[in-house]
Amino acid sequence: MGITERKEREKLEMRQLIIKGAMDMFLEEGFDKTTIRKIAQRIEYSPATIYLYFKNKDELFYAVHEEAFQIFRDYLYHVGKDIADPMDRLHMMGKAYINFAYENQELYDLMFILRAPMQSLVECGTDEWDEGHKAYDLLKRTVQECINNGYFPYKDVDHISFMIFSSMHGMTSLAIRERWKMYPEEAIPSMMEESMHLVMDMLRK
Amino acid sequence: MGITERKEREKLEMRQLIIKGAMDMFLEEGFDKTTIRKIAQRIEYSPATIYLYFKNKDELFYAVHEEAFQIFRDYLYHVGKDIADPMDRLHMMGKAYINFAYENQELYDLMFILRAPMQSLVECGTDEWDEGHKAYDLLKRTVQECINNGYFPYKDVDHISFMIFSSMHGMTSLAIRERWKMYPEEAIPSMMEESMHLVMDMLRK
DNA sequence: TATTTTACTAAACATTGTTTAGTAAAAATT
DNA sequence: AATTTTTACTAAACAATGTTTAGTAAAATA
Repeated sequence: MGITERKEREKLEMRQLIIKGAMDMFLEEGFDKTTIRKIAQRIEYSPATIYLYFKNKDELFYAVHEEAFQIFRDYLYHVGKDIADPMDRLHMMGKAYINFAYENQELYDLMFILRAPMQSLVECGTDEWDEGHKAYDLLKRTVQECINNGYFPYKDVDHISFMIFSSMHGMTSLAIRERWKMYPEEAIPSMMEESMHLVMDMLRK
Repeated sequence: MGITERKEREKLEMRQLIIKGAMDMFLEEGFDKTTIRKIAQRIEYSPATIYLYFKNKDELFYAVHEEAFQIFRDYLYHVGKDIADPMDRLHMMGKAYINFAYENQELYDLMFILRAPMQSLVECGTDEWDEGHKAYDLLKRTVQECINNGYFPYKDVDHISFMIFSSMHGMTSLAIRERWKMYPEEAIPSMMEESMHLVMDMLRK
């Protein structure tokens, strides 16, 4: 039956249209100012229509958060894929991580700080955060390679990955939420980079 | 003139009453559910009264955030004050930091994650985050002592402090905002503690 | 052609933060 | 002591939000 197929396709396209509208508004104006009403207006539908495609705002923002992760992982993978030495790769990916977070603060916020997407997971009953797992696995695999190549005096891939992720996220999220007022704003990017070097240097034997 | 003095005192007491109401509500129900109306109801005044003592919600939350920092700094200072060796002190303070964040998630969120208090700083024209400076100085002084005692192979007190604060905040804020779904929830506290040990161990020669 | 289903919307609802206009009591002034 | 001014407060309104309800015109099916 061709009609049901077309309808299903249209349903997905409509979902995508809403997600794109939300994402654009998000990038232009940030989370607080991205309202259901304004998204609806931008795509020229009524606010109620959005609720035919998403259970609530959290679920819509979960979908946007998935898109953001796609971009993020592609970027990190692209940066690392041609670097043979795992330590060099880890280093470059760390640099890229900081860079991505600083240049795409709204996206990063949505991915790692805002409650909305995780709230949606809870509401759906699922507790599996697929995007988080995939990104973290990319880190863990690289760390494991470094361990295998004998770069670290430590062997526990989980503790090392946990620590690396934490320090990267700490730096960037403190910057995004404006908690680095102890340093002049211009100094923050270089402080983050130096701090990242410090972590990488400390990790080696 | 005794009347003006009494009035000034009453003004301060009223402010304190509002702050306490907000803090209690905050601790019981979290940020999202702490509304001006409910705070007003709790202290048995009208919502409009709150606006006679605070410019807006951000400013009220800045005041609550100051109280939180008071508690936080007292706790950290108390933990460290009797430990002579700066490295041991740093270690214990790290442990206390994680503990405080995990046991007082709403307060920690207000201090280091929520936009509201920093927003208030911006609106007031000031860009000096007094509470942040004081807490960070406590860390820096301890790090400086460690450097002086030759515990670290690194000398830059700012880079080291930046890195330590980042990794502690990274762990705790990812936990609070539910981004550690790669590990079972029961494992998070021990992962944070182990990760903190790792940082402390790495820092040493 | 008649009926059912689909895709959509206008309007309403309940909650927010915040402002405005007014009032009774307290303080100052005469 | 009487009058005026100031203070401390509030009821009610406003504007913006997420979300739901009741209804409608078009499309699909019978």
